[in-house]
Amino acid sequence: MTIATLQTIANIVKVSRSTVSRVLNNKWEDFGISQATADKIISKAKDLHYIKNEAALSLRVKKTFTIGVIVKDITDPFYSQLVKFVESALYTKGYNIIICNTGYDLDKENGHINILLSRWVDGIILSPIQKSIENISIIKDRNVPLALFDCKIDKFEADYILVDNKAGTMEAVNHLISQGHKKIVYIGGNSSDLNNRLRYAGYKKALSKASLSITEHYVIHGSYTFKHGYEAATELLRSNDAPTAFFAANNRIVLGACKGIMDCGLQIPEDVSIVGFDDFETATMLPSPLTVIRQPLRDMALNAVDILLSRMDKTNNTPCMTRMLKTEFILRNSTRKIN
Amino acid sequence: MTIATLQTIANIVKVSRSTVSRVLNNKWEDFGISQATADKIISKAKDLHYIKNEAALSLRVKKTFTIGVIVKDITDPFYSQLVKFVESALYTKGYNIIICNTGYDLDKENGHINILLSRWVDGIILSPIQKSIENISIIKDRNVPLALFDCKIDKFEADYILVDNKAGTMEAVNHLISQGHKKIVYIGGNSSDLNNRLRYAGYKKALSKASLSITEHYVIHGSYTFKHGYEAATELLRSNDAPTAFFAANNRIVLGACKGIMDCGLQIPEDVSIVGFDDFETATMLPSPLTVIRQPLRDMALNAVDILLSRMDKTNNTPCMTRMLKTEFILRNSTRKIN
DNA sequence: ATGAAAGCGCTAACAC
DNA sequence: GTGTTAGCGCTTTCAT
Repeated sequence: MTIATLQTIANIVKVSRSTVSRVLNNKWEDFGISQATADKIISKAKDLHYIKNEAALSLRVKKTFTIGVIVKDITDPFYSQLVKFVESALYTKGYNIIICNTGYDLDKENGHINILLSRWVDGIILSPIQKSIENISIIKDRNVPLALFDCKIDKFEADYILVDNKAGTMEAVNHLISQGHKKIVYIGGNSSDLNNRLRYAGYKKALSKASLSITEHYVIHGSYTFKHGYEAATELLRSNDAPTAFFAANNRIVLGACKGIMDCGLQIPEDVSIVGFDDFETATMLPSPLTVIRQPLRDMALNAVDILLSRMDKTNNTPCMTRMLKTEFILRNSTRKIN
Repeated sequence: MTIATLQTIANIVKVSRSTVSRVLNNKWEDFGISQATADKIISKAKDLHYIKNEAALSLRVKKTFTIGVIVKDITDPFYSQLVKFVESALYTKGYNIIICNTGYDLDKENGHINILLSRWVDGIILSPIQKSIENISIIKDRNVPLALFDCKIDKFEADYILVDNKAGTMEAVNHLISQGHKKIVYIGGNSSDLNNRLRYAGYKKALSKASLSITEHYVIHGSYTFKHGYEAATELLRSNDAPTAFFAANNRIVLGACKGIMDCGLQIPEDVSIVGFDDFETATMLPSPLTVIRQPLRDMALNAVDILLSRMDKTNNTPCMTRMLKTEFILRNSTRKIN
């Protein structure tokens, strides 16, 4: 079976390519093409299983209806949910997404940026690992709409979608404080990571507002991993100055910490309280469902799509903006009042 | 900044498009193009941040270096891991993936198939919800390489990548039996789902081999959801003929069942044993790490990529084949010997 | 050692 | 009411 093009149909129906194109794009009324011709064309197109060649279209109209999405780890529920929302929002607008997984590899991130540009994507949603503008400004140079996600890059003006990490963390820690906790641990990600720094700032602020001092060994930066959460929790709980509560800076850390707590023979929330950053399915499924700070993933996705779509209108010259979204405090059952 | 094409560079260096193309594709030695010209072209291309237009290339060479991947739910760890492996394998081969999430919506699945075809993807990896060949045979008609995943479609000859559901389940149930369990529950997915039927067949076979009879109310088909697992477990455990062990047919069911067991005030594995189908990160993070049947996701992904790549060679006429991969029994700590 | 020309499939400006 | 033509950016055959 050979693949049908406009020309194939044109030849059979004995009209020109243009006529076929007009009919198949539902523009035939505007051009006053006769019902009869239109019908013939439409039915032939069906017979031949005609499907438009989008590559040819792209070349012609300089638009690919494709958005590139670069994430750090698609298996992280944070990103997979995000991708789901982005995909779904774009699908309704007629766009597809090319997904790029960097696995926290800078070279791969840069490779992907180049590939996406060579594919002339209509926009890029990027959750970058790189901190410098060096490799990223090429996107701007090419005038490709860009939504930066979950991460601020120094001195790089762009449209950002962020979450109020500091306020969110404060809310979490305030909650623990209000329950009488004073020995509250901060288990964080990489100490150079901006999100981590902001979350830590929220932690500090909450403590200081409550006139609690920062205990140095209660602050453990490290990495956003299960392992780090586990080790931090077990070490502290086995020390001779065990805390009563934990704040864990992301979804993996919190799981590790929970496991660590249980492995120390302690129960949540009876013996130890914990609040995590990020909401995710498993959080609800643990023996004691976790109280968490939820990032508004759906909103973040819709905002990113929205920005991209509006920037595609080249007459749109509104300055870049940062959209800072509020987190949500989800009270479940992993904390307890103490005295 | 206006975007550079081959012509732009050709004009500046005062050579033809062809020469530029040859140089930029590293074919200039084959054509004996002078070092000097080549150098000039290469350096100009850099200056102008030239990036090849893949849409034009696709149109010309009838190849898009794009693979479409259609999954049911990208937030399911099963699929997100799969996508990760597929993406990574294809990245090294110079391919990108367009990800399509159907959300178990048949119309969306068909929509996506059409879109992928119109984009002339070089191959499709599909985990279909549809059971009939009606909408899917169009892929074959167009000669687009197809790898079907996790699912067999009646009377549709294609390259399948499957897992030995029956043997895997048998292994799980055998393990429970060997520990002395006789009251073993099967919590399954949709009863019309083929995978579910095969897993159930494995369950039956294991029991009958051990000369245990099937207890009707110990078999609960339903859906692959947390809710179903939870409800099935709690109902049975509160009945007056409570089981001692569970087999849960996928990752979500098993989490639901675990939660149900705990909410009944019982402990895993002390009071109740459980084995699940699917391995996933959270399985290791539960209070008692779950013993599971792991699907070889990486292998499945590599096989899918492999099939696609080999089918792209149009001279390859080897008949379609089904690759049935073995599952792996992962012993952790969610079962216990009883007497 | 390099160029000219054709053509991939499509749309749109212009023609009649 | 419909056709002609040009051109998007690229590769490739055939010339020279």
